[in-house]
Amino acid sequence: MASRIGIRDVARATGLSITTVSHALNGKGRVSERTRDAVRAAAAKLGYQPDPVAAGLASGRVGVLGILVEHVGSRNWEHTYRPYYAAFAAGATMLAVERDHAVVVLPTSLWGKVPLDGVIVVDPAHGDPIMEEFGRRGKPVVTDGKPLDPDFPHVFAVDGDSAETLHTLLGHLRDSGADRIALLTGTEPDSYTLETEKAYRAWSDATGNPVIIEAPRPGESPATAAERLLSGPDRPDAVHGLNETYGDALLGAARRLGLAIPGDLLVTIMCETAEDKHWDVPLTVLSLEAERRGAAAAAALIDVLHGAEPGALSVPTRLIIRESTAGGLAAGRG
Amino acid sequence: MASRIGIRDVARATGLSITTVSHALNGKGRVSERTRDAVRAAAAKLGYQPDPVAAGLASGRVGVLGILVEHVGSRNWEHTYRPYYAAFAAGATMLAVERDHAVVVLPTSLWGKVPLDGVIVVDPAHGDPIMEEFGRRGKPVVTDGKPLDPDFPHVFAVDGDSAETLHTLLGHLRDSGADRIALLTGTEPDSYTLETEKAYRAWSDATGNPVIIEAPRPGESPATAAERLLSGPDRPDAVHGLNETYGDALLGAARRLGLAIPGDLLVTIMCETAEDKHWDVPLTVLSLEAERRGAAAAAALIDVLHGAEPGALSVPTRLIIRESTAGGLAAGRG
DNA sequence: CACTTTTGCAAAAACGTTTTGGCCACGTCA
DNA sequence: TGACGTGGCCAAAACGTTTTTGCAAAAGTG
Repeated sequence: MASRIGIRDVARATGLSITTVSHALNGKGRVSERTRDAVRAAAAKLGYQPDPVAAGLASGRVGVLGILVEHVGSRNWEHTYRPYYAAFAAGATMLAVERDHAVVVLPTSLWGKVPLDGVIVVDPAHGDPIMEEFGRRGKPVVTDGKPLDPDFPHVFAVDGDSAETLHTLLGHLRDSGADRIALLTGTEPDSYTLETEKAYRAWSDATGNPVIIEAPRPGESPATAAERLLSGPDRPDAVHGLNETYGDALLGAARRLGLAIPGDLLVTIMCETAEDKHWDVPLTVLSLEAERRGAAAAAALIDVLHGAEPGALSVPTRLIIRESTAGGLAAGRG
Repeated sequence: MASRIGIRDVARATGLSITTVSHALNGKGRVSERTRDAVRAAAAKLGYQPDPVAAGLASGRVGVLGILVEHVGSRNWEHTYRPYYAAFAAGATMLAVERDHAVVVLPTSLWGKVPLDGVIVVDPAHGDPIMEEFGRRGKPVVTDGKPLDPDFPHVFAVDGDSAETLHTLLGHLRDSGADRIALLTGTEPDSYTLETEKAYRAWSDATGNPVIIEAPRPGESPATAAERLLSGPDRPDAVHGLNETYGDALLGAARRLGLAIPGDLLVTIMCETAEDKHWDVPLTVLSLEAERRGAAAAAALIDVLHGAEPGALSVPTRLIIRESTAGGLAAGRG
């Protein structure tokens, strides 16, 4: 019955113009303190809240950031991307909320249909039309991952140093006594997989470590691949797995083959959920710090929206050394 | 330079009015097929996409649903609410996207500031002002959990049958040989905790099971509470834990006390992440089906927005029987 | 006292769509 | 032939704010 209360109602109630009401409530124009209080009181009494859509149209800002996820629905989204992405989104959301912005998760099918001030693209593809389109609309974009080729002035990127940290990790394995360090990787040619492989090869070339790369063959499970990797005569004495899935696979295979961790085999993985997971053996992990990256991306986006230069765009990767490598290999292995 | 392309530009390019362009693109008014095609072609060539905010203001719909989370930041959000909530949000998001809606996650501080068509309230409090406020704005609300006292015509609720299923679960424990079935519960008086306790008491009264309820005392950890529960002379032979945290606590305590599961003790919990977790023993779980509830809530909300009656509002709770109870107790205990 | 500057407020112009109401031309039917 | 529907289009009115511009009156300045 009582239809929606608008700014007009507040204006009428106070005997002022809607201009003054808007100014008073937003702290914008020149309004006397007396008047401001009166407006606030009236607005409170009437239960007035500005319509966000109308305010958005007029001001050009709706207070919503989008997170665009590329890989949703791809074959191994569930195990490979989702943990990283969920942590990233959580970090972005929490920071955004602190700074009075909401976050909406978007599949590619929906951008453009939803009111947004700017967008975070999680695994940006080269030549993605969204970059140009958002540029045309004057809306900033932050990507999670390396910057893209056409150097748009409104596109910023947060990034880490996963290659360097992977080198540190491999060095740690070598220091712990391993001299046949393998990589158990995935089958999708996404950017993180490729980068990891590249960094592994580079480090191996530089240090004389034999290059042992295993991956599931078509139709094969990670568990089978892990078992193959660990059952040869010249089996590796340390393995880095690309993600949680391969962590499970490696632990299972080691158990079945009677290999003790870390006595017979060192195991490490890349993983964002180290704290939540209950592994048989606490695993040494390489964390991309997804949550912090999400927060950094959101912070950068909000900075740009406020006309400031974006703050820290680099989030260091973190190495968490735990039981699966901490003790080092048992001495004197054959 | 080339400023944003608006509907006017399309109108100018085709020599038509903006009315006709709008009608043609939205399939609304009476427009000849020739004209419609011409408009579509011009729009595509110019790369025109309607501004979602302006469209939202004019049409009253922005294609965004909110999920309002009450408990964020409360003391045991992380372990108790987050798993349930994350699954709920994922389910809601996926369904919403299928039906061309985005989902935005909101803390209570932000509702009203964000453009929304409707909202899902996850653990509704009695007398929450949001119900009334959204009603005043003509926006529908769906709650996850039992309906609220004032019967608003625009408020719908999805619900389950957790009490019934808990009874089934307790029956299963008894059938597996347990005759001292305990409940390890939490300290927060939220609705799920209270309901679980009530259902447990009711079942115990009805079946003659002794009422054994344990909970962490102030400042105490779940692990300690579990250990106390399991170490008395008249210890229970089966325990139902309120959530994942208590699952961890029970398994740890059992291990320390040398109790075999399920040989000496049956363990069950309420849990939404049964598939992801790696327990020492696969646990029999009561799942509230958070993901499906999220989907049901989103579907109902979208139905109402389209002027239809909401579809299925009830999502059955699911009982997943696994190793921690499947074998039954070892015969001839104490 | 003549003058600028500041203060407090309001009228009106955006913002970019969707929607409403209407106009005209062209048939159809009695 | 006149009344009446109907298909195709358009002008203008929403939608509910924010922002720009303007204009008196009050306050400061020499």
